[in-house]
Amino acid sequence: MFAEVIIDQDVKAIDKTFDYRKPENLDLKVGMRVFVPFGKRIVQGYVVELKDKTEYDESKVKNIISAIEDFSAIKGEMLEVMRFMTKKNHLTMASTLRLFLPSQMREGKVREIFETFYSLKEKDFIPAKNAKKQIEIVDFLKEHGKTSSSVLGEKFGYGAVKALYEKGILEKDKEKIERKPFVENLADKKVELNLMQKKAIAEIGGTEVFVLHGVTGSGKTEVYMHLIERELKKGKNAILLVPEISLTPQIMASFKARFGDFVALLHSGLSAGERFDEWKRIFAGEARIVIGARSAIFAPIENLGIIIIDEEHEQSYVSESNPRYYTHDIAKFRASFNHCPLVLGSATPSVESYQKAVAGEYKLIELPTRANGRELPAIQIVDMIGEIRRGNIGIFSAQLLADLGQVVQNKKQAMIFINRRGYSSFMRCRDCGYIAKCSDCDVSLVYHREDNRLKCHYCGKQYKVLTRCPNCKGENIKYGAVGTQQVVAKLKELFPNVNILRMDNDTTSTKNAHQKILSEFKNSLPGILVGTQMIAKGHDFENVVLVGIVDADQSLFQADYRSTERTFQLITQVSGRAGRSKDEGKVVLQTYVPRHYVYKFASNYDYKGFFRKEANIRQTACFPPFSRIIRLLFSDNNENYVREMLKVCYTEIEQLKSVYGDQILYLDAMKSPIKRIQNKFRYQILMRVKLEKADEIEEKVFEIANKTSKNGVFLEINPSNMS
DNA sequence: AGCACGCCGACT
DNA sequence: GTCGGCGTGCTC
Repeated sequence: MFAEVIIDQDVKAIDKTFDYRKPENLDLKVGMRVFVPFGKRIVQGYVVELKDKTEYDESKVKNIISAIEDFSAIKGEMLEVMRFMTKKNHLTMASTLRLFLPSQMREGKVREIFETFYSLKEKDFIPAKNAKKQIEIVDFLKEHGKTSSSVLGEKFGYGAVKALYEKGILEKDKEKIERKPFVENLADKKVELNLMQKKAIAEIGGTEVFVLHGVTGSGKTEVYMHLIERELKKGKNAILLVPEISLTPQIMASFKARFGDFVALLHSGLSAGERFDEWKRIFAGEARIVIGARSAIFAPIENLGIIIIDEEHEQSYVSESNPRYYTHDIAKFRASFNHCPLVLGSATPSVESYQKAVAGEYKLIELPTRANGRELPAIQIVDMIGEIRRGNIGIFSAQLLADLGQVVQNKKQAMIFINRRGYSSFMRCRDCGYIAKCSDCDVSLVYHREDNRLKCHYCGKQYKVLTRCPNCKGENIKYGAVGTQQVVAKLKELFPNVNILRMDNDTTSTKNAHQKILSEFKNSLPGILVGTQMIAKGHDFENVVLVGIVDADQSLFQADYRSTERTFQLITQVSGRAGRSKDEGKVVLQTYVPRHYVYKFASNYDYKGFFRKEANIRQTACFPPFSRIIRLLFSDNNENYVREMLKVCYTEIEQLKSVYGDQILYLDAMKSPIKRIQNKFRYQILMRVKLEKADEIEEKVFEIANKTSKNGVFLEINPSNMS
């Protein structure tokens, strides 16, 4: 008997199977991890196939040394997922398989923890009358049965416990205990479903993909719970994915309250040991609902009845570092493998997903009303150009200042949202609001300090820095973003007696900083919380009656075709922070381009209107989801070598034009926006292709890249963060 | 990845 | 004459 083994090393050169002979006495199964001799070394590998014959020279076939575990760590379904991913995302098999196992398992330093338990051996024993503690212990054990040493010790003192054990009254044994992540205990609140929710639940089923479009507060979570409960009753299991940031203690607690130990949680807050224990509970079938961030899609759970991706539009579902993958793809694959539905839930679905719903590929389900019947807070758009004309060149508009004053007076709370992404900034005319854009691409140009130029991140075209506005001829052209520090300083000046807190990457670097800031804010009346994206999600403070968005345009003029979509999502999300309680909330949105369509639709909470407009623009300009962007990134320490790779590759890709003609909408080679990272020079080839032959072209491009340069090339699809 | 083989430069 | 530089190739 022979076995095909994948060597557990993430290298392209050995990204294939190797045949080994199965020792007679070894009970080998597909999916098992094994030790094998490889060259002069012994390495770990994964058995992916058993067979009677080998094509390889039999005299050279070596024996498997041993199995690492006596079970298949990689289950059959996950082997299929691996095959799917390596094909779709051009990943090595080893790097893909590694995603499926908790890291400690691979590092081999799995430590199981044991605890000592005591139980009563001599039931009739009556301790000496003066040994009060011993009597208490015996009584306690009679009532509660087996109890851990730590509990008894804490309660009655370790001395008494030890004395009883030495007298032979108590029996000692060790039990393996599982590290369970701490979750607050919460009483389960069953909510009566409204008609729309009931309808949604009834419609979801079969093997389709559903886009669940529910406005903020429409009760999506309750729908998820019902869907999952229904599957559990059928004996099936479920995966619920949420973005890491919204994996809040509240969400975890409410699922635990409803489903108890059936729930396994996988999130970044877990220690390695906790993660491993949760993984084992899932693997063994003890946990039947997996709730976790992106990587939880790889949980070893079988017999899935439903997969749900909450906040499906979130960028965090795209893995941007190696191995690169798109969570939706894998979820879709697993759903179809299990013949179960996939639900993509969001208040602001991605244009890509919603387009598929419109096209009939996915099924659309809507929850158009809020579960509590309350109105969404009004969004007031403030024209900052008008402010400048009126002589106000500060960060805050007169309107926002007046509203802030009101909040302070009423001892309420406000949140100020600073829209800051990345370090790039665009050039804007402070007089008329003109933004420098690329003449070819219709995306904003990015200012590059190092060579004092404006660049388009899509086509690489460069422009001289503007000194005079081409639109109004004004000379008041500025670049740069407003920072949180700046805003906090200004607010402290304006409201010296108000507690003003700041939450951003700088202030939340220590472990519990997050929680500290939030709980301090909770107790500050009046209080103002200033922050970045971080404050946009999940935190419900009932005293927040005002949300200020200082510079909404920041995300709008990113050099990214998705920037408008992201701005819409952000405004909707941030607005949800205001008016969570009985008090009516309000949102003040400051912008230099008040007439931009995104603000019109966002302030009316008109997702559909926005989608139609946005989809139309993308279709006209041939951007995804109506085309596919392929990016090849080359990087190496040697700049000449990179340029050479790029040139060879480009020349060959250019030949594709003769085959695919107008299927290729755009093709060019250039320096990467950030041309050197960690001393590696970065160049890129960008292309945009029609969807029709996109798969085919992508495959060809990948082949070319692979052939011309063994390493140092990355292929990315529809990149959103082009650095 | 690791490890060997192999073919050219400056040292005991 | 040898030690060692890292280019190339192979691992069932």
